[in-house]
Amino acid sequence: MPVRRGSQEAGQPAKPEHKLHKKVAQEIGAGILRGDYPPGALLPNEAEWSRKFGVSRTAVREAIKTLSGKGLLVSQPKVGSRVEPRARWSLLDRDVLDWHSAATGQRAFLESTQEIRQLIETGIAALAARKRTPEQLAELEEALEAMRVAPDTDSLVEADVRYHLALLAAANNDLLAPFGLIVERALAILFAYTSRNNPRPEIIIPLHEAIVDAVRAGDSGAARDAVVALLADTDGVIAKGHD
Amino acid sequence: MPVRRGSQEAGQPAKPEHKLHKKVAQEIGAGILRGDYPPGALLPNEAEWSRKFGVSRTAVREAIKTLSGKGLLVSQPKVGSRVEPRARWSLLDRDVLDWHSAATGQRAFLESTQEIRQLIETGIAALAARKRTPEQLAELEEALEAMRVAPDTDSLVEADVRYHLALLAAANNDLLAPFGLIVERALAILFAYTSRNNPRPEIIIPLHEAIVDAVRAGDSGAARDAVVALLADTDGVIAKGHD
DNA sequence: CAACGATAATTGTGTGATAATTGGAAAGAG
DNA sequence: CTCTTTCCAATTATCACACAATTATCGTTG
Repeated sequence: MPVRRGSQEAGQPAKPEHKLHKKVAQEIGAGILRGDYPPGALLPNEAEWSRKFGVSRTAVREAIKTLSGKGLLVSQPKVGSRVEPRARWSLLDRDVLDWHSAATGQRAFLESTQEIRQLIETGIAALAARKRTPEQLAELEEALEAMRVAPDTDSLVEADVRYHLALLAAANNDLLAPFGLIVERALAILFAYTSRNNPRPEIIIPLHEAIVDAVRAGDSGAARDAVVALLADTDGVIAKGHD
Repeated sequence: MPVRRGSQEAGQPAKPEHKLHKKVAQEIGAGILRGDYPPGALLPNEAEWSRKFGVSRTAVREAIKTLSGKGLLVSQPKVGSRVEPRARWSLLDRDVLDWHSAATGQRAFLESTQEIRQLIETGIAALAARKRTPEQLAELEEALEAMRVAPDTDSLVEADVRYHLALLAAANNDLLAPFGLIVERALAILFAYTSRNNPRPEIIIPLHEAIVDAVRAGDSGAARDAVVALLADTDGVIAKGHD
């Protein structure tokens, strides 16, 4: 019976967002990262999600499959879906990292990422100095130039992200790619966090230049030092941040 | 006695894997990592997978949602599912990393992981020396003791993995957790790779002890150096490996 | 030739039914 | 009373089918 049913007839018409299952996954995933459902907890069953979100069980199931693929939960017949221990979560997944950063305070997230960047980005720069191709160096220089001529803050941030991703690519190691997510997220939050401060291009551009110079010269030690200097400045910005 | 019914009646008893959609995801995901479907390529449509695997379209769709969640592909009505560029893949996802390591040669994968371990695990040890709790130190010591008394190679490998995960946990940074996957996988492959060599516990245990000593003393510099020494030995093993 | 509109291929969502799995209740044995 | 076995029921897993939404493709027309 083709009854006209009311998925979204009873509410905001301003939500023509497709990908229902994606929205459902978003809701549930963010809830898990937020701690609404701690590891080991049993989630509501599919029928209940279905009622709660006003979508079919199909959409709920596809959302749950997505989350299960990210290691956030496991499903079992008769028992339901249970949240997995944090160690199983794919934190370096784009969605999961977004939910994580939203659930953590900005300040805490930035401190956490700075620690990682000091571990990894120094090594990345050293690798890049040794293994970069001419094309990768050109990419890096181009991103730096874009930072120099950026007319506004948004352009600067975009070029900055591109710069760090180019550095990452120049390290020529596939397994490092996921760390790019951290840099993207960290820079985005950092600039939002310090938006009332000026972007201080006159400070950060020379710091970025020093890295490029070292990479160009193939001096891995200098590249490492230059990244340390850049991150030290970033640490300072975070420490002075308003929170 | 309930009737034994034939999920696994044919062959290996070590395959109690049901989860049809998981098997389908496995097949498609491994194919993508293997390069059967390069980035940008259009995958067969859902109906075709359904026929090819002899499963319903529902199962195929759930598999595709899993892969889509891992960033391997995107789906669009009328066009189909397209493989995403490698940079979008969640390589530090358990499944994806497995497919990746299976598709890459053992030797190449080990060299890739060693590079990363030199970047990250040194930093992890340094962090652990500064931030470990007494409980985390105890975990680390316990894993080391298990390595000492391991009666066979399997036990040694298991304790070795536990040791490195304990070190990782002692660094006290959530975002580093996914890195544990690399260590797990690398050690498993490493020991398989060098199985005809003896495990040489008399060599590696002192190297592991040195790390614990430095972490216990809170000496981050010494911890870093000790990890460098351990990884240098591992490099040697890989270099001498039969390939 | 360019713009437009109809068509069709493909994924997205919904519905209902049945199978498989298994925790827990009920029944039975000692 | 305690332990074991049997059975029930809740929940996910899979299936089949229908229809909606999206949009590339191609033919039509001005």
